[in-house]
Amino acid sequence: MPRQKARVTIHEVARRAGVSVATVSRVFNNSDLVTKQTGEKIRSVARRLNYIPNASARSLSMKRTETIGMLLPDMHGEFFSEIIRGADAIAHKEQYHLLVSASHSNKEELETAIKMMSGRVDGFILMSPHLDSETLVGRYLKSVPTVILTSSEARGMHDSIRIDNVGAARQVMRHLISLGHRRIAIVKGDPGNEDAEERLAGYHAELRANSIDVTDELIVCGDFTERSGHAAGRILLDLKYRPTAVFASNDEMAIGVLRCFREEGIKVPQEIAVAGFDDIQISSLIHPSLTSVHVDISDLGSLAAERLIEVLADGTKRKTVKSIVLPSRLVVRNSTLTTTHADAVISHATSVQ
Amino acid sequence: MPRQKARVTIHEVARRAGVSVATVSRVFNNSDLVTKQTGEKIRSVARRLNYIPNASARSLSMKRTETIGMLLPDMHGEFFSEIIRGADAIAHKEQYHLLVSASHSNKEELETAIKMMSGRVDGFILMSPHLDSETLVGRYLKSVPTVILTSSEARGMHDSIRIDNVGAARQVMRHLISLGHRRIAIVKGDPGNEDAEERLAGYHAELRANSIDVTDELIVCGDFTERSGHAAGRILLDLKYRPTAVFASNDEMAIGVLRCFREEGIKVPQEIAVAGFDDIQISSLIHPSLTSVHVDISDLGSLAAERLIEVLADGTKRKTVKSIVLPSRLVVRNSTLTTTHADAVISHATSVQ
DNA sequence: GGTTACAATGTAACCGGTTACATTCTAGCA
DNA sequence: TGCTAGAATGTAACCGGTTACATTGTAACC
Repeated sequence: MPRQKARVTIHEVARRAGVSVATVSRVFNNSDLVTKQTGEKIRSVARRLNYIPNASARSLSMKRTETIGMLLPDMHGEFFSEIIRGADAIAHKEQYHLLVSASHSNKEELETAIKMMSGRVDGFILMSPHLDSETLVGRYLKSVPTVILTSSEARGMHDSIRIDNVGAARQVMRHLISLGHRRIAIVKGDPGNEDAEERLAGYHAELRANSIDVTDELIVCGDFTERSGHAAGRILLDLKYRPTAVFASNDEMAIGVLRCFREEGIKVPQEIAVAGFDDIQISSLIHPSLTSVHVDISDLGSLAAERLIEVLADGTKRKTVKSIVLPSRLVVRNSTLTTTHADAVISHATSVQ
Repeated sequence: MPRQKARVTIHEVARRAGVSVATVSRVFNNSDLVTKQTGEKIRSVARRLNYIPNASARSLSMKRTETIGMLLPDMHGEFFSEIIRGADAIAHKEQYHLLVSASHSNKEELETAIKMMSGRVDGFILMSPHLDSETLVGRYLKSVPTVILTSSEARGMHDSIRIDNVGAARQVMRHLISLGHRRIAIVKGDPGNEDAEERLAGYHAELRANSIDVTDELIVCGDFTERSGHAAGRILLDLKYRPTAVFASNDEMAIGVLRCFREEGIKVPQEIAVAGFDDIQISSLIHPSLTSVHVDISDLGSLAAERLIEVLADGTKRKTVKSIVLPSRLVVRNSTLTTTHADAVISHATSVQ
């Protein structure tokens, strides 16, 4: 019975090549203190033995793992995969790895995930509403480079990459109002989610700025899934006075709303206009194409990775917390404006503080 | 200037608690050889110091990383995120981590990625057409538990999770032929990609079975992106004798074809029917909804993770290579059949060998 | 009381690398 | 030829855990 073949170590290579482990190590770290000849010899032996250095041992003695821990609240849909893609691209370029973990819906799970990653990663990219600074993990994070994505209670303590939710939401509303809409519904996201809160705040702010009263029945709750958008659409259609426009806090929900309206034979945008947020790929392909706020989601990931690696490289634990606000722009399509053929794009002011 | 706070180690905890490191280690590994009282004491000290065990050290001495390496050819689109989601769910459940790496388009990059993960993971989930068994990495992989996704030259040497591409493609073709189509085009994927090859083989086989001649001009090449599908659509429309149906080897390309046809005012399915493969989420939402082969993509990831963890748990290096074939089913929608209102589903035989 | 058995804890080797420092070798020069 | 600087290589400590084995403590039994 063949048993686990012991992995070949640096000692084995050194022995076979007739040198010390230090020299082998030097060769594999491209040190220039090794004779060309010795180097060749060692490389050839290593190749013959299929030697590949052990990363755990390396991490341990170097106190660097060259790995970034990435914690996401979920993994469904394009939004998250784009974030991962963006981060992976940068990580790859900078010779870092990505340790990904999703599916931690609650605080305890998040903390377990962070604990399990401790010592396995050099820093974190963290996207989660649940993040309390006074838990063990919260305190732990203070001593580890961390970049927060979008928003969270913990913003302010760490670097962060965010979207100007309020500004962009106001822009959507301004667009709808400019089309003559006054009875505008919003499908908001789960309470506790700051992106959701901020988009709702933008909704309120723009209505107020235009002296339009807020009507409670026009505010319905979703949870960022297509299904919840569909349900929200149902609720809105059942109202005595239907809205003439719906602003869904993300595209998935907007697509749910559209599906509901299509099932019920409601014409979009003639009877009710619909707008979303995120501009995921599908949004430009569906019929009617969806007006949305375009955010380059993969940038969210790549900027986070870039910033994190920057902090990691610069060992001097600087205390300056940097918050990068992602550019976004309103993309007007057929779900709000039937006449436009080519997509109209309205840029939105962007900034980096 | 505050310098890097040295992470607190097991020795520190032991010292402060007045015990040896062995005892502390035992507490954190839930050994039952420690007095309840001592255990309490140690836990309290550890909590006070924010002690979290170092995973690299742990991996090194235990020779287990509790991490799965996942190598994907790309990261664009829903397909890959679903795979990751499926794998993450299982990994999480079984207390494993997921080290993800994409963006290795060529063989060299793939090898670098694998090398970099060596010692960092207990096993691999690998999806890549480029995989030669005679390179250093190829030989290396033989000694590390590995599960291959979908297909690859290396299939046969390792466990694998695959889709019955040939069977499912034949089913699509059978469906189109049963609708009376005889002039059926295929948009195939890149040569070298086995999924692409197999779907093409299914196309050929079913035509042959129905005594329909193969026409070269009806076979156009794409690369699994929406853009390439659009281009393929263009080419097909420019033919002197247009096809009456198009089978795109994946949904992204099918969506590209649809977009092209819409731009050109071609009615689908009246003038040309279109079918895809994968049944990604968008496919049921677009207009017209897309006939496709439904595969539960996240299962691809979760089955791979399950199988890998199973192999890892069972140390006895068994030589039985297991190949799991994923169930799939044809979902008929409006892009081929205008009359169906409710989705028709035709199940496809499934098997596990 | 003196063994004995077993439970609780400690000691130190080991996992596989990196690297400061020590040692050896070589060439250049007086 | 002898001396010296610097290049090439070796030695061994260290990274932070785990764990086999040694040691100590305690209760039970004769």
